[in-house]
Amino acid sequence: MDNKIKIVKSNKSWIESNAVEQLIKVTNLEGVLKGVGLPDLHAGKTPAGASFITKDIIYPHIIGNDIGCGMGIFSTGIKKNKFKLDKIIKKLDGLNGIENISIEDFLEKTHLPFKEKLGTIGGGNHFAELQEIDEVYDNEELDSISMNKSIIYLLVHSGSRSYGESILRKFIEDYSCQDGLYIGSDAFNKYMADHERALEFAKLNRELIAYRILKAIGAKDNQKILDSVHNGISKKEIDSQEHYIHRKGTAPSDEGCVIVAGSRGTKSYIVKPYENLYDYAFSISHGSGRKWSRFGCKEKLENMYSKKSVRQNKLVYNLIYKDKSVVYEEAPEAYKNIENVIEDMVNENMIKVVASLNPLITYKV
DNA sequence: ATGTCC
Repeated sequence: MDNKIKIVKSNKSWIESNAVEQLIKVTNLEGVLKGVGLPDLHAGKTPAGASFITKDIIYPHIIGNDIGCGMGIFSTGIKKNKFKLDKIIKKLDGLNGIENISIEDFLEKTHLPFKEKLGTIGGGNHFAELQEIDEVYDNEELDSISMNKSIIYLLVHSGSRSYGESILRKFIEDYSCQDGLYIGSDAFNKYMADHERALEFAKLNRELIAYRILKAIGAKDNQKILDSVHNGISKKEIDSQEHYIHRKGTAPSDEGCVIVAGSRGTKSYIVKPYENLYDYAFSISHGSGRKWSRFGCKEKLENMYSKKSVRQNKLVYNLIYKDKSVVYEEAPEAYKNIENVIEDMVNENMIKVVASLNPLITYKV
């Protein structure tokens, strides 16, 4: 295999051949210097769990529609021993959707388009989840990001909703952007300006989702601890030259601590990436990646378990949802093993583990 | 992924 391509995996982590083929195809596009598949690599329209370094050109289609998608972690200020699980579930379940909590004051201040989508989680793998710290592996790092074992935290995974979608669609129609945009061209400048606003939208979206949930549960605090984008393009100076890192479902390794999310039935991890990971396109896994495609999840799970146990498996968690299909499509079994993903990255000297978190309540649409 | 597709 070409040394332009790297796949991070051990014998334990299985990667479908289709995803590897997609990784090779994208890496062979003009101007791509490096293509990296992380342990959660899986197939999509373009490979997910993959990063690419380019020079002189960018490819919007690698990023796809959800420009700016990422994860934010917020402090609830609620002490673990004061957290009444049943009461919080009732509060969230009784809302009939977090959209009922007004964010008018915030919306008045913003000039972003698709305002009506701000503060909404969206579908697919997006969620908000209350978590408790399970194990601390590095007290010093945990302190440095102001996290505390006795506090309950909120993890929000969402993106730019219809706004990012509209940007991608416009570029496919107007610029045939599958062919890439040359640095400095009008199309490039326009895309990067839109991309920047989509990042702003997605970040604000995560903050407003957190505001709504924290308000709903009567949280005392609303402090953002970490926020990282795992779908986007960032400029990076490498050897005094301008390069572009394309991340599709991968978190940055050069912005400090990152949350690596498990599925709703497994732990999540706070990790600290090591610096200068050029060989890994300055990226780490953002989560545990799909093992099963959405199609067929329901049948597989119904063959494995009773209906009741589909909802209540593995760790103690509680799921609040509107659409029944998420129970199957986002089941922990449909995802790769997060511990293997973490272990693979530790073995490659990409990260050190700071802490693990257990899911308490998962909120989905 | 998406007020999508049925």
